[in-house]
Amino acid sequence: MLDIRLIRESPEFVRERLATRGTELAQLIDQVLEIDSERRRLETQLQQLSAERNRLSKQIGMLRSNNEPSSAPEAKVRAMGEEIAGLTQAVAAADESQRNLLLGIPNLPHPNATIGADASANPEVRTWGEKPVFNYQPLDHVDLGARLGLFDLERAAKISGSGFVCFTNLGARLQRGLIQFLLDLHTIEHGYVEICPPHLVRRECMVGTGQLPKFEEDAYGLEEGQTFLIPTAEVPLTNLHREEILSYRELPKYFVAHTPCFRREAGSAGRDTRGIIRIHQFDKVELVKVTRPETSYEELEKLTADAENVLKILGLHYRVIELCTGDLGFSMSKTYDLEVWAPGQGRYLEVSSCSNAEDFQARRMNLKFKDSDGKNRFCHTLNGSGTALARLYVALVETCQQPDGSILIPEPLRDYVRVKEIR
RNA sequence: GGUGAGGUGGCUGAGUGGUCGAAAGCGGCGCUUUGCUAAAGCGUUGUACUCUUUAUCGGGUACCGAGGGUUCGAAUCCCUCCCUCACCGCCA
Repeated sequence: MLDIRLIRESPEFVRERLATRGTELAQLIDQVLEIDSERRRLETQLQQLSAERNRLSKQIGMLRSNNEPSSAPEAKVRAMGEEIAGLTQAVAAADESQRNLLLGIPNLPHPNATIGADASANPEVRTWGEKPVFNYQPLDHVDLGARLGLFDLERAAKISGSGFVCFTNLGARLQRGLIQFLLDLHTIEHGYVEICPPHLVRRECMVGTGQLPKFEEDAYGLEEGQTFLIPTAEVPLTNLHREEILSYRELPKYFVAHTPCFRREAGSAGRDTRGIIRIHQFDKVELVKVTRPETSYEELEKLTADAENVLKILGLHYRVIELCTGDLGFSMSKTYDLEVWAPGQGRYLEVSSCSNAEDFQARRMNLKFKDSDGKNRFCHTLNGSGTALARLYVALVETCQQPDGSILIPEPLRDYVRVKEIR
């Protein structure tokens, strides 16, 4: 949520920055401003009336305790009642529509962000490693998986529908080993606190991180939309301290969690239909940071490096791209995507998205900290996949395949998978 | 799912219709005293919004789990919901 004061005081600035996202938002800003001034007009009026009523009520109390007649001020207050009730309602209505409008406005892109319309304008920041060379046509994960019995897509479809996977045997163990490896890496080496959060969250948490109210069709809702299956652990982790005032001494906070992620993929039917690249339920190890505003961009670089470290240790070639203004997610000011090379696909797969939401989410969830000068300020929140399992899995088996169709488990994973090869 | 108890400021905890944003204590902050520490005394100490202001200061409104109701007036009375605790039932 943007700060209404910023919009009020610098509407041009806000309009320009939002325009770089490429969607038409200027009109929304006009609407917010209109409601804001109306809201304040009503509120001022209400407050003046309330002050008058309080003054009279106090007088009535004093008159009564002195056994003096109080019917005159009582009549006055009674006469005010209806107007106050009406104004109270009007203010509440204006408040609500202002908030609803604000909840639908995306975050401002970082001032240094590359201006661009879509993903094709995303600049490459760096690459690591090189595409592995095969002297044969590498198999993709679907063929490898079928050959080695790593997962069963047909039976998953039978029990759950299309877009689900059922890992089997060593394929399941590889998945479990990867999870363990990732959690160990981020807790022991990178200093994150491990959290095992609920996978079902209240509606307001989804609003807090920005999935709602705009993108309800992407989420699995239960109990008439009051709770939701999490689309990412970003939701429970970032909301952990919602409606709290932390001490500046506690910041930054680092959280890591492994959870399944549930997504309807409403807008992407027909895309990535083969294999496990885009499915309705996948596992992910997620990193979340809550920081002071002064350090959040520094922390974003560190968080991205922590995610990159996963791919480095596993020896997977990847590139880091920065999302341009038109490709930036709703809640984010700046995002780096990590894309890992998948030889069987012949393309890069997004396995991590590392973002700084600045105070956008904190404002929605009322997450503050008390600074050293005693002032309450909104925290900055960051998150990044560390990493998405299904796609990491794809890149790993496709990269580590051998000519005979077996998979050589990378050295750092062997203690977790307990085999050297899957054949 | 059932029954009972309860949710008040950073914490403990008073307050059962009026002058209560809320006693008292603890904690925090400031000052004084003091060789240091400790202790004591005095003062101060919530959040949001809004008006005024360059800003501070200041004025006002709201907030005693949330929402609604009764009333001239609600922390206090009534209703609904949420949450916590205890016990019972069912179940991993």
